[in-house]
Amino acid sequence: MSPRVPVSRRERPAKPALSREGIVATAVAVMRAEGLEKVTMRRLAKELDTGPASLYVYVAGMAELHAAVLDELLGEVDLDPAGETWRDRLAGVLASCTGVLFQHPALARAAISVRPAGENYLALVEKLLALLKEGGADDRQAAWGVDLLLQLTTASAAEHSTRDQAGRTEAEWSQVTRALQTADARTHPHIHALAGELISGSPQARFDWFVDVLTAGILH
Amino acid sequence: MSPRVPVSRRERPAKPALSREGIVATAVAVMRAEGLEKVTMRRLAKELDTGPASLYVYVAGMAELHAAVLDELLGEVDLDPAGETWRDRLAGVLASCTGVLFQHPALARAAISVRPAGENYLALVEKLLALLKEGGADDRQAAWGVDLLLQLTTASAAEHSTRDQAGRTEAEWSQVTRALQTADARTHPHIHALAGELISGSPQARFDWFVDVLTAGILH
DNA sequence: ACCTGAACACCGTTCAAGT
DNA sequence: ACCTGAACACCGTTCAAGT
Repeated sequence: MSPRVPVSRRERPAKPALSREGIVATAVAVMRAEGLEKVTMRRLAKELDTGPASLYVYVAGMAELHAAVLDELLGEVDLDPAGETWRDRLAGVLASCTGVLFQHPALARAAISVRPAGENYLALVEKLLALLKEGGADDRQAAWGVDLLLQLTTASAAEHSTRDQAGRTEAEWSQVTRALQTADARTHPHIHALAGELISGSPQARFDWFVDVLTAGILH
Repeated sequence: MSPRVPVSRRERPAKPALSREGIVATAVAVMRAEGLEKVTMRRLAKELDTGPASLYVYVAGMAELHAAVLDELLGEVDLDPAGETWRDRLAGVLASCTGVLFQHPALARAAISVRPAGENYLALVEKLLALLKEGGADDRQAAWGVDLLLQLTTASAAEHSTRDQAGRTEAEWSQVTRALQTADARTHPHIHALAGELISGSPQARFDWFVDVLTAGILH
């Protein structure tokens, strides 16, 4: 009545064996297609034709999976951009970094509390250290400077995350700008006076300025 | 059979009328007691003795509620710390800011993509603008500098968010440090050479250094 | 020994139906 | 007109029970 499925039946769909790599690859694919918020254990399990519990054999949990996805994406960062000076090349690497993260802002938000430990992350750190060293930074300036630069890069990408995707977030944004622009001149004189500059500049322009400020500051 | 509840019955529990303020206050209380992750619409509704749908009459959604809670907490920031120079006082304000955010790291993470628009946030921005102006910054340096400083403050607090609370996150952290410490000297010479500095310093020490770098950089 | 179905304990948000 | 019960469409993680 319920005969065993013949081997030939099992051969065709060729359900691939589960593996950490396969799970991460599926996660990346789903993220590219529908965004990080669709990358859930249950969705991944469905995609891989199994139950959510099975995934826990290969990944420790959601946080570790996010870290793995992030490291995968860092592979897209251009570590050798054109540029005469070390400063130009540093700016180029970071710009490439924001380019990747701006495309997946939800991942940038996750990246703030989850440092990846993969190959691509290490390669990025190595490159940034080399560039700061080339610029004359001492050991501490280089090491802590990389931390500072990456923290700011991630934060900048994450900040504009909700901006783009959600619909009414534009209204929410103009709520802040309106608060700044309509600030009382008596109680908030500086906000009133600098309202223009407070909302000026594209995200990219601001980020470029940030990087300039940081490189100048890191080397005293 | 089902007679109306007499007035005397209704008087004692004195179920307070719903209001935006009451909801935010309850949210703050629950966060202080059990952390932001327990601040859910359903939990708040239970706390206020109603259904979750009722909350949507007063708040637009979870994001807006987070922003309101954050603004409430920013009221605890010390805007007039002791300090001889504007630089000391700026460092003091930001230290007070991280103090508040480090106590509620989950909120710091939320704060990255949700700018509040409340009174306390405006007061903080006003103060930071005033201090940078006092230090001789021009309009753009002051305005964008405040953005930079707040972005870094939030990111720093958020970064160490998972560190403290979760149990096994310490293991996760040492996973990154191990990756840095055991990096191959041939493929990652700079990481290998600077391994010590890459993991040196307390979060507080690093943050202080960050603020120094930023203030120096903002003023060229 | 390895894998996983089903359950546990939740979510945010919406909307039809009540008062 | 105002409010909300119940439903919709999901979550991450665990563990007992199967193969």
